[in-house]
Amino acid sequence: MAKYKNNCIKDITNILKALGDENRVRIVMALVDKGQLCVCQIIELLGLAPSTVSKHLYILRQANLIESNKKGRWVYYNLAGGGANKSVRKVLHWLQESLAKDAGIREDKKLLGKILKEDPERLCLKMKKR
Amino acid sequence: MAKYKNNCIKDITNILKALGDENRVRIVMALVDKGQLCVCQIIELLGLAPSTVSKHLYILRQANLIESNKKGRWVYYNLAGGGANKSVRKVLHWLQESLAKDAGIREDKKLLGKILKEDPERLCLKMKKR
DNA sequence: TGTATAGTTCGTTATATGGCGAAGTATAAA
DNA sequence: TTTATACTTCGCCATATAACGAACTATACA
Repeated sequence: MAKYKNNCIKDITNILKALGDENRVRIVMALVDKGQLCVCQIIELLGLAPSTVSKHLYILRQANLIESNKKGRWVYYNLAGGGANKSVRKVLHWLQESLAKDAGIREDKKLLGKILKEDPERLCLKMKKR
Repeated sequence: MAKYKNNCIKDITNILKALGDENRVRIVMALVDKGQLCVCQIIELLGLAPSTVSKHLYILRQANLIESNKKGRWVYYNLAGGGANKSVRKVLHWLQESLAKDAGIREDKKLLGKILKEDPERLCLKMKKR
């Protein structure tokens, strides 16, 4: 399973680089809020091209901050769970605490509420039109 | 004094970007270890050009992670102290915890021990030769 | 089958970043 | 007041990164 070697500076800076981007932080905070989101919902939230969002998700995954699971045509992402190492869990907690009152993140939460109410089929079609 | 407004995502990503570089993390960890260092000692530790180190220090200072105070010709840097906001203090603590056992950081500590024993005058002359 | 859809990967472009040396600034020493 | 020293700022270059659209992959549905 997970390899429990010591954190090295490379891993740590990788985590920090992954989180050093506003859009990726928004993704992480959306997952903190909703637990799990499919890619098209994240695309809708950020208003970026699918390929761009996919790359952001890849970077977060490389840093072990998030995980994905595929269900049919949809891919769902969630925060790294119990398997995540201590540093990852702690930095996610730090982010959460630091941005709890952030105005932009609050707006994202509201927007996410609307997005989750929408029909997923229609949502993905909307994405297609970009 | 310090303005106590809410953290915004901009500030937070700024902190994360500042720490998303190995050399800057090494600087921070050196300051964790020794409390205070002058620029020429940091230059010696990293083995980079003075101008490069100066820029790294500037970036860390912009993110409110470190502070400087000038004494004569020498400029000393230390970690942001009591004036630092909660997020900064916490992320510094996280870094410290995450890298406590890192091999490279341990090497830096040893090297720093030697650097601090050296005559500061001679150290800065050595720097000049680069 | 074949066609549509949800994501990903690839190639390109514009901008950001890390590195350096040269020039500039401020303090100390001669 | 001149010279040296300890940094910093500036201008440059090479590489990294974020964004996009086009092409590709995998699954579902007709």
